[in-house]
Amino acid sequence: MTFRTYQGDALTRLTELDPATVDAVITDPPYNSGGTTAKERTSRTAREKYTTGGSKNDLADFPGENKDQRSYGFWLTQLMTEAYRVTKPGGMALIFTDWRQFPVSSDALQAGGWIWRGAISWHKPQSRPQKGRFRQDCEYILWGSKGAIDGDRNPVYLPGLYSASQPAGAKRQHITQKPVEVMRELVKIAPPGGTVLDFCMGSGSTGVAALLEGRSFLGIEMTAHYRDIAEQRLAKTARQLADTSEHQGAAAQ
Amino acid sequence: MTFRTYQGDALTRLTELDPATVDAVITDPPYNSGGTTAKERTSRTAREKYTTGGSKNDLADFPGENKDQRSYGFWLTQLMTEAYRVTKPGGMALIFTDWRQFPVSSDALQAGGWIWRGAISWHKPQSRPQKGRFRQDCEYILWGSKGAIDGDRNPVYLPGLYSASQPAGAKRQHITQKPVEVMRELVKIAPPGGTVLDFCMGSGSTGVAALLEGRSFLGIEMTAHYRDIAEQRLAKTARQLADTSEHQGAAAQ
DNA sequence: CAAGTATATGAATCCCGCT
DNA sequence: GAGCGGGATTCATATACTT
Repeated sequence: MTFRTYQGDALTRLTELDPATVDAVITDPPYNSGGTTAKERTSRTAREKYTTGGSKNDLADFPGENKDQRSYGFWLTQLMTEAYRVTKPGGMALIFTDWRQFPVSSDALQAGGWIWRGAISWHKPQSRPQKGRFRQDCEYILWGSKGAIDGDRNPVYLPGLYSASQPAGAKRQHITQKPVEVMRELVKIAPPGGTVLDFCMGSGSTGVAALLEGRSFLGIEMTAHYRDIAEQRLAKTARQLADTSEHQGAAAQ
Repeated sequence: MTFRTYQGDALTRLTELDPATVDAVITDPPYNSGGTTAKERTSRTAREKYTTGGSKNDLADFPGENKDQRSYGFWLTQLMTEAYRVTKPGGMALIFTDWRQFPVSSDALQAGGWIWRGAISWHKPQSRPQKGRFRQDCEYILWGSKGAIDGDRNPVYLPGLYSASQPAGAKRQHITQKPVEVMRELVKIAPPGGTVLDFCMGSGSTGVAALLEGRSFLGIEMTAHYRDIAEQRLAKTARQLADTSEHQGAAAQ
């Protein structure tokens, strides 16, 4: 399985890709959420919004957390429209979102041409409790298809709920990093040997999961910092897979 | 703890209630989902949509499953507006929805004057797997408040994910009946001794849960059939609670 | 090495004081 | 009076560390 990553603006890089070459688009855009006022949402950086006061980690910030909800919908629609173009007929799209952006994300998915098929819940057991309230302990993954789904092309049966904590400590490279064990399940929506695209790659968990599950990967990331981290993680994963298959080959002889 | 049920149109009955008397509105409106086209959704009855072809159950149909999405949002907004009026400041609203109606339900909640606060996932473990797809095994509960929340008034810490199967067999009295164990957790968002309102009562699971958790209940149901069932379930629950407390009183002497 | 203990933190939210 | 920003709050969980 192969991988390739690009650094740059997601929309620009997407327009350079060939049409109908991707089996599944799986992406986790900046949510532009958090905060009670528009000012709080749009003027603070991701780190200021999403990292607890007093926490000691030293993770790099990420850009793109400056949009109000209308603008977020507009931006995501453009991306999903281009993503639709580069996807094969019958291909899939998965978009991470929190509860606030669930409605606008469903709009963007459908405005981009996709048929909205459902929502997946990702449960985070380690979330913050709050007095007199329900926890915000789920994020959501909206999914859709480019036209009809041929169940026989990729006859998997996937759950609609996953429970896993964010990577912590030294394993954590990004503020909003997704657990690889969840991503490994999600990438199975692309057929084995197929290609997965993530145009908001971050530290590359989607790509690592794709390689581990025998899918190829295309990644786009705006910041050079995270693109470098993703390249390293992907290269390391590819090396480990090559070693394993060599050993298996040797053992089989 | 007391209960009272009304039979009739939800909006009409709501307008007859006194303002600022309810602590939490918890309701499960007919989703008007199911089917990929408007025609499929609005031309079949609830029974035809939500029970498997040829299944032998004998549950009564329910009305209200004839609206397209725009009309559903309009209808729900009117109800949530009236519900807002009858709720105390700082009171809560919980609306069940499926993934399709999640966006329009969030609109109706906010259009009714409520501050949208989050989404709760209800996971149904025994949902149907589908080839080449993710399961649709979660429903959602959108929740909001009438103005600011005073955590000290009801200092509970509630989870944002529940897992439970729909009642089955003889215990099932309504096509879309909710499990009482889930409802018992949800009603805790009203303070002990407070009042819970359900204007789409169905067979009364919300009310049963409210009584079991020491909250009073107001229920509105359109069909006389289900209102009767709810009355019987509520009366039985109240009797059981009275028996238990008598025994406890006798044992204490 | 297993079991028990200590510590850090979360895609958050709100209060309160200041401008 | 509205807007802004700093800092406290809360506990289940993962991890590190100790016994």
